[in-house]
Amino acid sequence: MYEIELDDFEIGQIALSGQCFRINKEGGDCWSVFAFNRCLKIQQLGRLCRFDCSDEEFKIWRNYFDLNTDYSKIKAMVYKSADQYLIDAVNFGYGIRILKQDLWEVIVSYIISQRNNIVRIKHTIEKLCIPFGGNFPTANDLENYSEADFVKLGLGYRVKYLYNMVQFVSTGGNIDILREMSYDSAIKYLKQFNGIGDKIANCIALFGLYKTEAFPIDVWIQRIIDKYYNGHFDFRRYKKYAGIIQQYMFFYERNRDRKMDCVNAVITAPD
DNA sequence: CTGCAGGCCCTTA
DNA sequence: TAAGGGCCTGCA
Repeated sequence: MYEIELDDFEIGQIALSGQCFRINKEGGDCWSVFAFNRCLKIQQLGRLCRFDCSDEEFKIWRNYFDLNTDYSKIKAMVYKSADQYLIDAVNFGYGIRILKQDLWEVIVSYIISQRNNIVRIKHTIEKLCIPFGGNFPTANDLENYSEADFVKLGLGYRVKYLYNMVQFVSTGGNIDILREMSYDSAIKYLKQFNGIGDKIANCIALFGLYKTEAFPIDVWIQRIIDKYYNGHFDFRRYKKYAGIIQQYMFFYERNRDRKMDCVNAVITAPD
C-alpha cells in the first residue's frame, strides 16, 4: 500500500474525463484502473490517496498519472486569462490530469470510439480483453483474428479499420517511431491509416504520446466553441497546454448539468 | 418505429 | 475546401 496526499488530483474526475475507458468505480471511494497488465486499486479520501501497490511500483503510476507535472501552474495561467468559461471549467474539473497511457491501447481504443458512445466503447473494450485474462491484447495477440472475429465484438463498420491496424503492426509495422516525431509529423503519420482522421489522431497524440499541444475537437468541444466562443477558439495560444485545457472544457461541458451514465459516479464540484 | 452517439471516408460542386 | 450522405450497432 502506498499512501500519498495529492493536489490537483481526483480519480473520479479523471475516470469521467473521457480519456480512458478502463477506470471503474468499485463503490464508495474505491476505483480500479486497468493499465500495463495490472489492475490497480485506488482509494481516495480528499487529498489522501491509497494506491494498492509497492513503493517501487508506484514509480510507474506516478508517471502514468502525470504526477510530476505541476497543474497549479496551468490553472494559474487560466485564472490570469480572464476567460470566464475556462476558469469555471478548471474550477469544476480541478482534479483532472492527462494520463500517460499505452500507445497501442490508445490507438485501438480510439479507433473503436468513433461515432460510438462511451458505454458501448467500454463494453467493447472489455470484451476485447476477456480472452487475454483482462489484459489489453497486443497486436501480436490479435494477429490471427479475422475480420469476422472483430465483427463478433460489435465493432460494426470499424472492423476493417482495426483489422488493418492490427495487421500493420503484427506484420512488422512500426508505431513506436511516433514517439520520436514532432506533433505535426505524428498527426500526419497517423492520418495515413484508414479510419484515423483529425479527431482520433489528436486523441492518440494527446493520450498515447503526451503531445499536450494536441487539441482534439469532437462534437462536445465543437459545441462549446459554437456556444461560448462564437465559433472561434484559438487553442494554439495555449501551446503545450492546449490539450490539458481541452480536457477541462470537455469534462465541464459533459458533466456539469447531467447525471453520470458510465461509472455511477457522483461529481462533487469544489466550493 | 425513428434518432443518435466523443468520426471517417468518399463524392460533388 | 465545404457540404452532404452513408456507415455498424445498441439503446432510448
